[in-house]
Amino acid sequence: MAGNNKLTEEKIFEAATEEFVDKGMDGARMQDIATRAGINKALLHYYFRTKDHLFDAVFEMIARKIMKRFSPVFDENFSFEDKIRFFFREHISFLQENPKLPGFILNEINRNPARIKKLLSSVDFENIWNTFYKQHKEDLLKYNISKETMPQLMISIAAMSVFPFAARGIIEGALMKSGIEFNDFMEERKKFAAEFVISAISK
Amino acid sequence: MAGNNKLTEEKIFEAATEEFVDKGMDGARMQDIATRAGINKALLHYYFRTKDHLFDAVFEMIARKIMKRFSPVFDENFSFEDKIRFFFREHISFLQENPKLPGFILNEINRNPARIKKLLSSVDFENIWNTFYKQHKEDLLKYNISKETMPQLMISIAAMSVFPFAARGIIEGALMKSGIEFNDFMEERKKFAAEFVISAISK
DNA sequence: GTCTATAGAAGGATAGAC
DNA sequence: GTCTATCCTTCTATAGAC
Repeated sequence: MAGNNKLTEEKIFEAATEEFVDKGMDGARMQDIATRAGINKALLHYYFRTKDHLFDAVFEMIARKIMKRFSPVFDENFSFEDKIRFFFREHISFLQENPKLPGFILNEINRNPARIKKLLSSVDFENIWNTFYKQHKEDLLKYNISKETMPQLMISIAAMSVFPFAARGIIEGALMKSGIEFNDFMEERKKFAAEFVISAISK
Repeated sequence: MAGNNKLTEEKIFEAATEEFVDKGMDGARMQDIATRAGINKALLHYYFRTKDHLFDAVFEMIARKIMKRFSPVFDENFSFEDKIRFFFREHISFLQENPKLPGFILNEINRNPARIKKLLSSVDFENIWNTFYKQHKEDLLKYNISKETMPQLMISIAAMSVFPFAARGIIEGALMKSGIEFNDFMEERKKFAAEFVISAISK
């Protein structure tokens, strides 16, 4: 059947995505992917040849998905401050939908830098920063932010939203003792982080 | 020989620490640990019975080492602002000496929350925050920081120093395109992060 | 395209000599 | 305490029937 083909491949792909994100490349098992997909091991190899191929396909899809979702940040016609608010709202919302992604991505990059490097080489960070810098030159001047401190600022912003998810295992335990739910904490964080950063750069 | 005993066990332990931090629990190989230690596989099991035992011993040692190093932050007689400066200087220096620790710890906690939970249960975060809060009540009042926003603030501080190491694989690539070395970036960050946070809370 | 069966390699763990 | 040899399980990957 023509449609069936596509269906099976997709089922495998989705099952593999779950398994890899859950257990990482090293911990993932082909048998478990097959079980999740409701098929047998041999079919995995029929469609994707090796575990490595399957992993690469999954990782590339995830990377593309993230890029696509956040490209709007760089062409929205917001003020600098509103862009910061927009970013934290959107980014934390995205991570609330995909809470395991940070841990997965950070770990796989550390485990196998070579594999990831070719995926990342297509992303021109220098250009992103430059574009961003040019878009908000007046604002940044007002805030005393030089081109040299842009990396420090951008990485601080990323850290504020990504880190709680990456360190969720510790943070959830720490919050619990104060009677705070992780989800409530992250909901509150959308605003806290934005105002924190804006306040930090407003000398 | 009496002293030889201790020596071998230590060699194994150090080799295991390197291997686990490098490759994680799932990726680590008993054979590779034996090779690093310059002995054979059987001896690993003679001293530590199983891979799980060995991993637990290593992880516990690392956890203890970290706690020990940062307990001074909570009893030093600094002002709130100086404590922030002290923390970033000390914490980032520690991570410069142990750059792979963040990725390792975050990943293992995500992979196996149960295993880690008993180690963390001995750490009373609520108490740490309360102590910290009481120590600096006047400062915090001045800064309009309520007890409720303490978790947001503390986790932001941790994020600022830990995240760059956890995401080093991406950040190093991004910085390179701007001609910045990771080590220089982190050296600069000791001061940037401190002033960033202090500025953020000084409304 | 999908399945069962199995090859073949790798890895954790143990037995037993020294 | 330390080594060699080996067991046994797990896992990726393939062969071959349908």
